[in-house]
Amino acid sequence: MTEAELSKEISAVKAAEEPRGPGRRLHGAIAHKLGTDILSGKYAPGDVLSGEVAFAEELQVSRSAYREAIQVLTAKGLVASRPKAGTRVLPRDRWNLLDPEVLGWAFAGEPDIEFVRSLFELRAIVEPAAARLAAQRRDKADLKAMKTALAEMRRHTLTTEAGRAADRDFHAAILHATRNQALMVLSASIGAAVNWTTQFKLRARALPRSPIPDHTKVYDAIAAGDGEGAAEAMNVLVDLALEDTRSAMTS
Amino acid sequence: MTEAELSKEISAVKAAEEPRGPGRRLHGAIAHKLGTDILSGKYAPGDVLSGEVAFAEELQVSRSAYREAIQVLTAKGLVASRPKAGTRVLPRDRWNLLDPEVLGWAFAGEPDIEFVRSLFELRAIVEPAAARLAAQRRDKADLKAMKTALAEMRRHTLTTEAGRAADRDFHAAILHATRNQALMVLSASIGAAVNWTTQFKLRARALPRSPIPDHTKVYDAIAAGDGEGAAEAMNVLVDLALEDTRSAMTS
DNA sequence: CTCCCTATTTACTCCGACATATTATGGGCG
DNA sequence: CGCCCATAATATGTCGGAGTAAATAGGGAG
Repeated sequence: MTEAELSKEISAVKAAEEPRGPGRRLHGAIAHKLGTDILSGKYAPGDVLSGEVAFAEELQVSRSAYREAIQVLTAKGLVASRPKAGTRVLPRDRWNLLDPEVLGWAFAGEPDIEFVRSLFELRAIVEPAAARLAAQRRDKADLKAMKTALAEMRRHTLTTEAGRAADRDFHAAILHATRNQALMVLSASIGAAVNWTTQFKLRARALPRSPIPDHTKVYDAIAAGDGEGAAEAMNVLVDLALEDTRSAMTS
Repeated sequence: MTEAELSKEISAVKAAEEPRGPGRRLHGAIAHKLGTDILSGKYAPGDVLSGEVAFAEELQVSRSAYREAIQVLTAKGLVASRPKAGTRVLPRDRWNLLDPEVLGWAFAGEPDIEFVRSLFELRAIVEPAAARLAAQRRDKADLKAMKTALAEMRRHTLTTEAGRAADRDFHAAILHATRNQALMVLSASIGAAVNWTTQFKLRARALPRSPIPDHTKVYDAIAAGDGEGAAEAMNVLVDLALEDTRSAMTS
């Protein structure tokens, strides 16, 4: 990679800076590049990344920045470094595939169809169960949050950013009502990644989005304390999203 | 390297008399110390870790080693650093609670009861669904792997390390049969953490372990291709484990 | 042919300096 | 008197070099 490419990558990162998000630094950009390269298969498991000095020279960055990037990848289980042996890409089953950043890297390039299917399958397992728990444990504040999110979704459609934000709020309210931290973390990252690709694919092909799924049924079941009904209604929602993506990918 | 060795290494560093520190993965030891401190609540969300130089001096390590440790924590969503603003602990919902290392840190000290309950709940959701998928997709190699693991479990009991290894093999074989990478990663880390604490609690209180759960029913259902049966049998297993832990923790 | 020892390669750690970004402060202007 | 902008202070980010430890490879001795 040339220095021009790198600085372009950096400025691109700076442009996408979020208000509360972690401002990406140089080592962040390097980690992003190496992460996407690994996830895309450019470096296969078992490959050794040429030594520190060589790579740092090639990328025109100091060893410090390169090393800090390697620490990030190591923390996510993508690589492991040993003296003399170099830093090698670990086998896929060691990767932290549920890490939000790793998910982002996986979807940065051409996402593996099988992996996307895996995520949807996991979502289809988790989300209905979350709705069932939410129906059993929600309080008035949770219901109020869902209600306002629903109203927002009706005003805007899912084709606008405001509408999608309301959709995220709705699902986040359900997760919060489960009182389950692990479920919240998992579902939030999966949902974000899945929605991201779905949206990307749909926008790229300009597909007419299927009619707004009936989130109201989910809300009604949760409000009524009907766990089974909530799970079923949520199952329908997930299946709809799956259909959207499947039609967008297989065509 | 065991946890005891790590913390010993840390304390050796903190009380260091000689400037020439130990040579084994110093930043990893620092990350472990800071990680457990954060997970245990010693540093609350919003707290700012006193500056790089101050902390590096306090721990008697160089800025580089401290910074690389911070990169690891940043990669796991525990902290965020900004120039002039310092490094502060992020709110809990930003933490990567499903990261194996973070789970280890959470269970290193006094694990939060509510969090353990969350993990068991998630496990009760995921594992039966995994058994159902395994029943639909397993091939002969999967069944063979499960069979040998079952035989090993019968020879040794769950009180021996060999027996527990066979138990892990059995569950790993089921996960592999699902052909779902995301499920494999998730369930593997949760299972490891949960089994770890369960084992720890049981050993500490010298509780007589309940009779070996009937893994055979799960195997039979999977071999027969009976998804519902496999899910139900696995549900029984998870409930049994939950009972063991509940009785160990509430007493 | 086997085993041990040396030597090289590579990652790990430390250091001191400079660059950059953000916040705080103080002065100028309306 | 109050608001706004420029400047300074401070902590993180980046850099390159030096020295240490460890693991593999190669050569020598038995």
